Amino acid sequence: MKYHRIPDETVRRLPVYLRGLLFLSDHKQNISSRNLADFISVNDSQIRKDFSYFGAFGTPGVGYDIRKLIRQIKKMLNLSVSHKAALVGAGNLGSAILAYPGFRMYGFDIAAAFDNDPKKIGREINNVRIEDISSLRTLERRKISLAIIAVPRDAAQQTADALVKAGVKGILNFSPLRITAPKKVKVITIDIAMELARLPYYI
Amino acid sequence: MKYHRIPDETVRRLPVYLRGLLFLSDHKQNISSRNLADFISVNDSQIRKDFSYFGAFGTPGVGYDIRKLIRQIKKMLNLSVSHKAALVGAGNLGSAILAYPGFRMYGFDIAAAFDNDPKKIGREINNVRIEDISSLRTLERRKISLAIIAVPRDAAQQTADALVKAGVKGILNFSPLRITAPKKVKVITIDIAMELARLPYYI
DNA sequence: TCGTACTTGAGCTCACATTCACAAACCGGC
DNA sequence: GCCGGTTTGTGAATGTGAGCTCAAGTACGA
Ligand SMILES: NC(=O)c1ccc[n+]([C@@H]2O[C@H](COP(=O)([O-])OP(=O)(O)OC[C@H]3O[C@@H](n4cnc5c(N)ncnc54)[C@H](O)[C@@H]3O)[C@@H](O)[C@H]2O)c1
Ligand SMILES: NC(=O)c1ccc[n+]([C@@H]2O[C@H](COP(=O)([O-])OP(=O)(O)OC[C@H]3O[C@@H](n4cnc5c(N)ncnc54)[C@H](O)[C@@H]3O)[C@@H](O)[C@H]2O)c1
Repeated sequence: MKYHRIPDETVRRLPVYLRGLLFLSDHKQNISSRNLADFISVNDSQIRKDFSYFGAFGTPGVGYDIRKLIRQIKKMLNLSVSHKAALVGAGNLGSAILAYPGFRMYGFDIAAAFDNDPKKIGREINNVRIEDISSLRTLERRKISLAIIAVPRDAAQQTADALVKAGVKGILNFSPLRITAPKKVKVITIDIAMELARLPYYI
Repeated sequence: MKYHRIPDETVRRLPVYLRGLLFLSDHKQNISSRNLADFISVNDSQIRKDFSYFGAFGTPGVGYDIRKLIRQIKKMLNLSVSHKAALVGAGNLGSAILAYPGFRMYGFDIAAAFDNDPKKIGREINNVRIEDISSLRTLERRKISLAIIAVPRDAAQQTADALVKAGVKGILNFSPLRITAPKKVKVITIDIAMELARLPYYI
């Protein structure tokens, strides 16, 4: 094992591996890169290379210990501990996200939700009470360092600024706007319409 | 101008340029690659190279004619004509997508919605009536060749198969499953939880 | 103990993507 | 018509990732 910076593309694939391995861990104990590759449709040497970035622990002739691998990937992704996240903007998309149980699989807990619409404040979705946006600053005290932005485009930047001020370290942004934030804060943007816009090119 | 295959990475950036340019077209007539680069945070020679793949039409000393550029990018992305899309799965996420007006910007029209839940069939969201999933085969006749999958994971593959059979050529998939489809059908998957899972790595 | 079948880990090569650097093109003013 | 200031378009250089290959490690049965 050598010290390597992990390539971004590998970081992008790690959650894919993790999801597949979590599924497989119910059925098997070991798996070869070849079998895993077939299961999630990637190249097998790609997998071995990715794993090699954070240490070699496969056994030649046998493969990888699935549970050990899961632990290792979680550790690399910093998912060994559960993370709390806050949702800002409990509109159409925000409500869907609040209702979605699939984040638990990776150890996420959407522990708070905020909106600025008095009609929505106080309502509960999936056991999370929607709070007034002015309470954002409680996030630090509540040890919530991730946030999901689902407010309209024009409110996105100011929301991001407020989140940064509240000590948030990572933002998942659904608004179709390039949000600027200090370098120490990581922003990942999912622009759904833009993905759709890519589709006609291929047909 | 020479004949080039357009790299995938460029295709991924074209909608970004398009969005920025649509915004800028309200304010200016021309823009240099440098200014556009600042606006959307990419490298300026990247932009020039990307544009060069589909023909040179900038003016040295002046920059690019924004409206011409928009036309050209739309043409490359096959967005010059408006596209109809169908939504399958009018649950939490699907309803949010149906209600979202932002797809029009790229010329998309969500013209149909399907579900298999009798309670949902017949309801209307944003002037689109939810139809029974068994009517999927009408898509071809209605000239709908794009689809958005927002059904639960376990129904995703069968939904995709049915869509392919109904003549759909491109699929935007929200289920956390790697869908397999014939090569002639392009599938783009957005796995929201997976994007979130990537966030803690960077913090 | 040995042979066979299997699998890892890593070096290597090829392909693709990004960035640099600069000649050539253009504008506007004088 | 020419000059100074800009900006394009593109080859060349650099950076990054994907996939092939194979020596070496392991399991297991004979
Ligand atoms: N719904 C979709 O399918 C979809 C698709 C692509 C992108 N998006 C983007 O996601 C975001 C949300 O979309 P949506 O459909 O849920 O919109 P929405 O209008 O349904 O919800 C927005 C919510 O944000 C709240 N809000 C507005 N300003 C706020 C502020 N300053 N602080 C806190 N809360 C505020 C509103 O009260 C509302 O509840 C938008 O930026 C949209 O562009 C949505
Ligand atoms: N809601 C989110 O924030 C979110 C986040 C990430 C991923 N996803 C994924 O998006 C998909 C939809 O999520 P959701 O939260 O809207 O779920 P949901 O349960 O609210 O909606 C699913 C809808 O699909 C319909 N359906 C089920 N089987 C069907 C079939 N065979 N044919 C047609 N319709 C069928 C159901 O009646 C329901 O209306 C899921 O795959 C989920 O994993 C959702």
